[in-house]
Amino acid sequence: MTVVTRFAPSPTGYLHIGGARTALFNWLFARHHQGKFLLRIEDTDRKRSSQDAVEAIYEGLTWLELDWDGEAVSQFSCVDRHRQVALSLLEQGKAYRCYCSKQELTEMREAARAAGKPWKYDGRWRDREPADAPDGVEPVIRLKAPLEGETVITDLVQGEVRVANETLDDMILLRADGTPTYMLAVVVDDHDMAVSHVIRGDDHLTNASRQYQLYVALGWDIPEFAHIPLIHGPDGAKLSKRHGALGVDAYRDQGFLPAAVRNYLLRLGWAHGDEEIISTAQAIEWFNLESIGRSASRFDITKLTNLNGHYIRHGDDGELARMIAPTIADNRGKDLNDGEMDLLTRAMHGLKGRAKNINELSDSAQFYFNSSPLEFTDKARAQLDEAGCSHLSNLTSSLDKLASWEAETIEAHIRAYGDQHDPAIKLGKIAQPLRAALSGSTVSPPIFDVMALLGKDETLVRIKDALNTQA
RNA sequence: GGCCCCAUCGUCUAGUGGCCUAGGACGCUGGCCUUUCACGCCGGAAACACGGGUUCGAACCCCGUUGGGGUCACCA
Repeated sequence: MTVVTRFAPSPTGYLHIGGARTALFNWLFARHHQGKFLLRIEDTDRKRSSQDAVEAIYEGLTWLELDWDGEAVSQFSCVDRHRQVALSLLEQGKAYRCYCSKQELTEMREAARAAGKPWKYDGRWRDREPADAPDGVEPVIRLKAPLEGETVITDLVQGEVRVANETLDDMILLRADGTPTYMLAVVVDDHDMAVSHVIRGDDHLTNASRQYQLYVALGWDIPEFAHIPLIHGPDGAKLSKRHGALGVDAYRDQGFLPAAVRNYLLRLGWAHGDEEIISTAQAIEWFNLESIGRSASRFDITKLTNLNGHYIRHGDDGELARMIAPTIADNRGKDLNDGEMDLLTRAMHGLKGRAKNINELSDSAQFYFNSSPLEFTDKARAQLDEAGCSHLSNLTSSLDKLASWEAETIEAHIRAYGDQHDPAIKLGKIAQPLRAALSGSTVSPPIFDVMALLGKDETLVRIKDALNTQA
């Protein structure tokens, strides 16, 4: 049997981090089994669906590099099929028309609540003659669900889940306006799309029992279910907008790398021994449903940040440079030419170990491309005091005469200058003013590397400009 | 409230009856490295919710309690 999974978000908002993990797990499982990973947009509720949200879902998945097989399916495009299925159930006597109005239902619900009783549709139209139908009420079609017995689902993550059938009511299949409900649509589509494993959030667990009964009524094979625990916010409740958990695009904007997000999401609820850093190839090889935990986990941005730092530190210099080049060009108002692109790439080595996200990386690279005189931070200016400037001016002429402009020779030269000036001097006394003059700040990659990268001319220009600014 | 699910350091987790005086990671923290900041390295504090069973033996199995969560729409 080929494995077919699907990610079926409703386009009512952006792709949330929880949805992203569901998509990841489905994708991983399909790829592990060399099966298919399908995408279906659950847009049967026309009022709540929007094309913007559909686009956001595509973009989010694309950014996460989770590719789906074939075209994304719009559930709404299958309405005729859904309706036909509902009608066939009606013909077979496995479903019936219910003429309760929405208002009637609301009243029943409120009465039940007032009486402190659990609410459940009482099936009053289950066996009633259509002739009794009141005028002016368009009926809904409900499933004639079993009244007794037990529905048992063997969930691949949660294990055996038993629900007494008497607690399940006759769910609506077709609304009064003839459109299918989610319950009908998922079952029909999952069947038609030959989905073998339904991997989705735990919040669907109670739906599974009802859907099970629909499969039975239809005489269809029941797919495997795997309900994965939800992701909670720091307060322990289901992650939602109020936790500030926006779309995955927000994480992109905050400078997170898709690989880091995937790695983090994978480890949230799934583990392979003590492995923490897991490449996507490795994840595909290792991923399984059995190792998914059964309890909910909290979203921890700090750990994601740490992982992101790891992926940046180990990232490819060229790729990182390409990622931040547009921002740097924007900030200085001019695109980077080939030489500058090369400089940026070579600068990555010293920069990437210091950044936790892409935005920090581009901020930290910016100084290489700002034109002198630089703007100085307060701390940098403090380094350019009398003593600092005196070292800088002493250095300018001798630096100019250096035959070779490599980090090592520059360092040797400056250390020699320091020893000569004062054998007890700390290198920092000279390095910090240099750093301030060259980068505008007190934090940068090793300063001799910076000088080498900047080149002799630019280095001397920046030092002189710094001296002039302070004069 | 009914139904359902869950329960190991603050957080993510390893652990499937003896290998556990419970391991890893993030965070916190002491130190080392060091031209700054990071990285890296070494060390530390920090958990089996509680109560009963079962067993020679329980973090692991069973029951209960407590706590947390999910779900109860002509939304998905």
